[in-house]
Amino acid sequence: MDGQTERPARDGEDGATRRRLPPAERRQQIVDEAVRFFAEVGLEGKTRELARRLGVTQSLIFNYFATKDELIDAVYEKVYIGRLSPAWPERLTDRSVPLRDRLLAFYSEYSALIFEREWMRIFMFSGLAGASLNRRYLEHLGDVILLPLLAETEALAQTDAPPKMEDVWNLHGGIVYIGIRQHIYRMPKPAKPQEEIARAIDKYLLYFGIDSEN
Amino acid sequence: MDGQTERPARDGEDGATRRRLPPAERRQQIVDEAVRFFAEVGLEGKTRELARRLGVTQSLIFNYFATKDELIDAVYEKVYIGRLSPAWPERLTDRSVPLRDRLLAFYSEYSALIFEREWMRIFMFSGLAGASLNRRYLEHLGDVILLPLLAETEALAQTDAPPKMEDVWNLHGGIVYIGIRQHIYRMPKPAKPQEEIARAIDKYLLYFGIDSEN
DNA sequence: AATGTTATTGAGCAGATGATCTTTAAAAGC
DNA sequence: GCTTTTAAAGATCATCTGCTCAATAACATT
Repeated sequence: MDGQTERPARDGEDGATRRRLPPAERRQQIVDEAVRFFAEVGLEGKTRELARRLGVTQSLIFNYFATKDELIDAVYEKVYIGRLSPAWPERLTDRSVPLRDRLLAFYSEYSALIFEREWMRIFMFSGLAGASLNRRYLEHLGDVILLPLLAETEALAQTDAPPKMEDVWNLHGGIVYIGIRQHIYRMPKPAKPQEEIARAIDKYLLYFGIDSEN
Repeated sequence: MDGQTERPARDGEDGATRRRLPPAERRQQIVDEAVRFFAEVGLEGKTRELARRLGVTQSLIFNYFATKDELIDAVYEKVYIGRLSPAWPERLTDRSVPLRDRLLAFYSEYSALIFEREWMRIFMFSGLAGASLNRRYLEHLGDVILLPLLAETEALAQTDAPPKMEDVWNLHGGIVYIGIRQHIYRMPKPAKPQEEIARAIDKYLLYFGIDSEN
């Protein structure tokens, strides 16, 4: 009768739900909930409240993480990891594809990854806290995405005034700001974010006289 | 000898510097330091640390503010107030001036007001905390600045596709992002922010085929 | 079914934290 | 110079918070 569906499943009640998970699984469960929790309330969220949400004692958390900082590092790692795919630099510089299409593809995929409440908020919290991972991420983004993007723009620009790194940051910032409005300020989500991204890209390309066929 | 320059001025030492200010003055001194303090460490900064920075006992703070939340409200008020001058809506819609000039004037003045570490960070902290003042500010900004800006753009746009509110937000976001990079992420300040703002505005106007004379 | 392993609990500690209240002393009035 | 007023300090409280550790009980092995 209860071969697979173990445990009385007495939900809502505390303490009775389930116990004794394999350590790796429990650890992951804690990190997953911590991501949600800290994203919501900030990195100063209390471990007791996190334990309550997990339906677990507070001391259990310290069985898996020596300190709260260590837990926060695990949260950072989980959230930051894989956010910048290593395939993009190459795809962004593939000149057999029109730049507009490359930009559309990149920001379509990238926005799907970052327009996510948990990422947006933890990124902002960690940025405000001056976390080194945050700085490294932005440096990496600049080096590996935006700088190549500048080079691609330069190669195609029809204007006498050359594109500058600030122009790329402006394009990037205008797009990221969509997510900031939605997840940090909790303003309503635009009806068609992809369309707004496309318009931002077209504004950028038009400014440098780059045709959509190039 | 010490007619005006009262007090031994034994600086650096604690407790001896000065005492018994007029209440209004002391209150303001506390709020001023609290703005700096909370902007730096976040709204969860401890009252004891704030008191230490003020060279004053912690209990004194509670002589002027019943609760910490009340102090934070005072900080919000001080920081949010006067950030959106009531003169702008009128100036932004003055069609005797070219739209480009109006935009340049607005964002020149506005950026001078908001590209300020204290404002930027407290705005972000309060936004993350879901403070109602933050939401109201953004609503107000939308109604009183961006919406009129949309109307002005519509009136001059030469394109068949009409300008959308999202375009104005994109312009705004791209500019604000300069300040976010600088003060939230602590990245280096652009060499000439005003120039970058001008370029952002020109990208915007060009996209709608609006000439700089109009 | 009995046993051993160890994930989880429960009780608790030391220091921090917002807030209170009594005491002290700086400045104003006389 | 003495008194009065009240800003500020000092001591302290109740609760919270990260963290520890010994006791318990869930699951695997036999």
